[in-house]
Parts: sequence; C-alpha cells; structure tokens
Amino acid sequence: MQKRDAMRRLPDGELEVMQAIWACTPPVSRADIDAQLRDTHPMAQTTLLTVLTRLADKGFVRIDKEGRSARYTPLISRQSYLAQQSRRFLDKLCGGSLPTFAAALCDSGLSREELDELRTLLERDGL
Amino acid sequence: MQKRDAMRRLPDGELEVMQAIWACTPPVSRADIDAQLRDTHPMAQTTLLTVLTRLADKGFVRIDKEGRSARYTPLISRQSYLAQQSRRFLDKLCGGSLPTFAAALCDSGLSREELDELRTLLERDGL
DNA sequence: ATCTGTATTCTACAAGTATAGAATACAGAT
DNA sequence: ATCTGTATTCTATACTTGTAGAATACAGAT
Repeated sequence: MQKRDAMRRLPDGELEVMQAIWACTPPVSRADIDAQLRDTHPMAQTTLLTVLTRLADKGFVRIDKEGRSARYTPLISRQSYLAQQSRRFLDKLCGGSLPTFAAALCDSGLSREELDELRTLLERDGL
Repeated sequence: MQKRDAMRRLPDGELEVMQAIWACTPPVSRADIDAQLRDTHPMAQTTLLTVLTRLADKGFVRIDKEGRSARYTPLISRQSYLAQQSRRFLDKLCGGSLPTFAAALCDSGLSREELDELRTLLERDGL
C-alpha cells in the first residue's frame, strides 16, 4: 500500500498533523498530537487516526503499538522536509531561476527589515 | 461554478498548464500551450481542455471564443502567484519564522555561490 | 466471567484531481 | 446540400484528500 515517495508534497491536512508531530518530542502519543492541533486545526479522533495511517503509508511516520495506545515517530525530519520543499518551490514554481525566486520573495509582503534579516541569516547559516 | 479563491495553491497539473500559459505572450492559443507542454508534461488534447476549463472556473484564466478555436488569457500574473505562494510557504511550512525559512534554503542543495547570488538579488530587488 | 469505557480499525462519502474516449459541432471543400 | 476534418464539450473512471460514524477490540473494574 506504501507509495514510498518521500519527496512528495503533503496535502494540507497531513502537513498540519506532521507539524503537530514535529512540535512534540518523540515518541509522540495521539494525545500529544491532539493537543498541538487543538489550536490550529482541531479534528475528530477518528479523522486524526485516519490521517496518521495515511502518513504511515507514505513513510512519514512510524506507528509503534504499545498495548492499548500507540506512539508515533516521524521518519522524516521537519528540517529535511522543509529543505526538500523549498527546493521543489525553486524548481517547480520558479523554474530553477534564482532571480525569479528572489523577486517572488521581494513581492511576498516581507518588509525591508525582514528581507535584510533574511539576507543576514542566509549569510550566517551559509558559512 | 467559480470558486473565486485566487490565493489557493494549484494542483500540479493545473500549475503545469499555467506555467505554459505564462510562458507565452497572451492571448494564447491551445496550440501554443500544447507546444510549451510538449517538453515538460505532454497531455491529450481533451485533458488539456479539461484542465483549462477548471482553471477558468477558478478564475485563473479567461477563455475567449474566436470562431472555431479559443484564446486563453491569464487573469493572475506569474509574479503575483509566485509572491502569494512564497508567502504561503513561509507561513504554512515555516510557521512564519525567517530563521526556519533561511535554514531550509541553506539545506535545499543550493551551493555557496547560489546562496550568495540570492543574497545579492534580495538586496538589489529590495531597494 | 461480565461489564464498561476508551483506543483503534473499518467503512463510507463528498470533493477534488488526473486523465482521456465518445459525441458533437461547425467551417471549409465539393 | 453534403462531406470531412478538426476544435470543443460531455461523460467517465480511477485515485486522492478531508472528514468522521459504526464497529470492534481490549484493559481494568466488579
């Protein structure tokens, strides 16, 4: 049933759940996830379970049964997912063009200060 | 039938077609779009027509009948779509955090030189 | 051994997306 | 007036996503 295509872009609902999982320290219980989602995107228990199953099918989380309940461990780090997706953005949306990408950022509603901050961060992290 | 939600993220197939349309000088014929798609994502004539209809429903293109054939005009510019989507990326994926965003870019496989280029572009365009 | 509450799985359904064959419509040729 | 080729619309299927009720399973109480 597994699709094994880690590079794929998660649909919104599944991304929300992944973000919630990433926000916890693994291994994560269903209750932990639920607590995280309460603010951003509350959903019925069964809905959450369904989404978690799909995420497991896609290889994003591992489900470990522990008696009555289960623990969820992310198999892909937030950092690497974000890296993959920013690459995807640059390639698929900007056609791989850095000037196009830069222009998009400049038009994205960021203030001068924020753009400067981003430049600084890129300089520091890049080293 | 129209959903009027310009901020929405287009699914892959529809994005491909929009990119093809943006790559032409409007008004664009179906043949123009087809030629653009030939390299990246060839699809049957009827499939293309179906996608174009959906894009029209969503308000992304206007379809003007011209006798036997039709002309397609983008109603949303590539530039503004990219700006919206980069904002979306920052907010939904990075939780609005510039440091997180910068880290994602640094991990995205760009070389030192490319990161430097991006910094320069941000500086120049930002002015 | 039975009851009970809760965790998990099954099943379901409505939209949305990807794809395209069948049917139709129509301009231009004869 | 009819034929013909091609452009467009209708119809259709399969898969994905969002959402959740119904059914089940099972640990702990009695």
